Amino acid sequence: MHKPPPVILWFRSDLRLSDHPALAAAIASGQPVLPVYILEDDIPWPMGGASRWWLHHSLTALTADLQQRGAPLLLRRGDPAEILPALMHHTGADALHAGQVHEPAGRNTEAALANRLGDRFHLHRTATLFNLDSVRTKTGGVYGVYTPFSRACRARTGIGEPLPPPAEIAGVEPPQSDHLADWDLLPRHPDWAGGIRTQWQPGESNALERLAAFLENAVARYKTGRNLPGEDGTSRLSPHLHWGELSPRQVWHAAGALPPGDGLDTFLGEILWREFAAYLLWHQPHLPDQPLRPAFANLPVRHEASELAAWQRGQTGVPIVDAGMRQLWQRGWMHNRVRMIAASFLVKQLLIDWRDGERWFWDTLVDADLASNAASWQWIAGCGIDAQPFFRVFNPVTQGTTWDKAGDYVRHYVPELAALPEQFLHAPWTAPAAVLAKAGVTLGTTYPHPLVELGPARQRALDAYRDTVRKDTA
DNA sequence: TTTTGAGTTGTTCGA
DNA sequence: GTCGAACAACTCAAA
Repeated sequence: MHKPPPVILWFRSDLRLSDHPALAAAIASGQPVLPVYILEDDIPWPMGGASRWWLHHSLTALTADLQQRGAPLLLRRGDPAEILPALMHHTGADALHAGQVHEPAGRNTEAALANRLGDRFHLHRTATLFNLDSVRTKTGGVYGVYTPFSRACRARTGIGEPLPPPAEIAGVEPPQSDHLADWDLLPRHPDWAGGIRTQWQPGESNALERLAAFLENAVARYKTGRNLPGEDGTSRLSPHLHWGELSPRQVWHAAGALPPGDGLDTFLGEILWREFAAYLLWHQPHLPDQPLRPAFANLPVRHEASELAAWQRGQTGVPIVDAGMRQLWQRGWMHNRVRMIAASFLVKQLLIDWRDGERWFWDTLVDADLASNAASWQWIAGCGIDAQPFFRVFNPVTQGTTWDKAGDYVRHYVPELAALPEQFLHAPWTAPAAVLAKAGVTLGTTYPHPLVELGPARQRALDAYRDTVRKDTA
């Protein structure tokens, strides 16, 4: 009896079994399926530490889910453009199915594979709602502003029903696989992931549970709740979406089944922001490395390593900023509102290059996503494509008192200030000596003096930005 | 082609 | 305490 040749299913940013068009196509071929994941090290923007932690656990979950259905996951390390053709040759596989990505390095790999494999290579859309090439202005241009982009997306129909997960997958006896443990993705010496473990459960089943819990409990309050860092008002779906443990289509579909409302609408807008970031990276591959507005290459940024280090460690002396940066370091995640405040502080108040912040977030976030991270940093720095008034400088004290009024968030992550009364918590340098003493705070000893005076630093940023823009138009 | 309205997330100042 | 205006000028997207 002649055995049919296998097909290879290459898992990339889509570590799931449900709503996986590439997997579905591989199964639909009627041939045995060999699932593969390839760890790539030698690329620009190699995975950061928090991402590696997540990947380890996500692959563990995927391995178990695949094993249960009869198709063990093969692990390899290196350049997919070399490994996959060799694997096809070795196993006799006659087709390769994979999800398409929007990162430049991944696209180069796709081009190399297409070159080698021709029509044996099949790409499917697994990571975005839409074909990123197909969203166009009336005149066929590329959107550069979020709102019209989002309107165009919302006006579209045909997002379609998510695909169910396969009940079983006809596998093959896989070639020798790498051992996940040998990839050394988990931190040791020291194991800094303790705080991450308490917060996050990677894997498809956990992702689906998180989605269901969010839609049931929090989405109705999302419009306001998402801005309060002391509360659990965000979806916390970002890492699951980044790794593709669930698809944006599954999210869109599940949300669409709910009664309409402000919260739901705001949430869908966030899903479209994710889409917009992917879209920008697709059309502007330099997004992570170069300001989209060329004039900003001339912004006189300050190269102050000690200030950057203080920001990274949560020792700027500005409580809401430090709380955010410590949350990031401890938990691998920062609340979105605080990301804006902390990022704005770095690029405006400290006038440090946005790419320094981008790199730090890239290394420390479990949801580190090349497109979203780059687009968001460019947005906050004012050099992105979605033009903002350059005088929009977040005041961390105002922001703190607005969004963390009672101070729960700051008290949690900056415990050395916990005993300060509400009215001074977000600006301890304004507290009378007696109040500081009573709270056990000694500025410069138990907690730093602020790195900069907010007022003059704001003015410095405004001047620098104004000069940069004017020189551009002059 | 030209025109027009609008642009995620803000802050400060002065009435 | 609250509210509206000012903060610049540009670019985008559609009419």
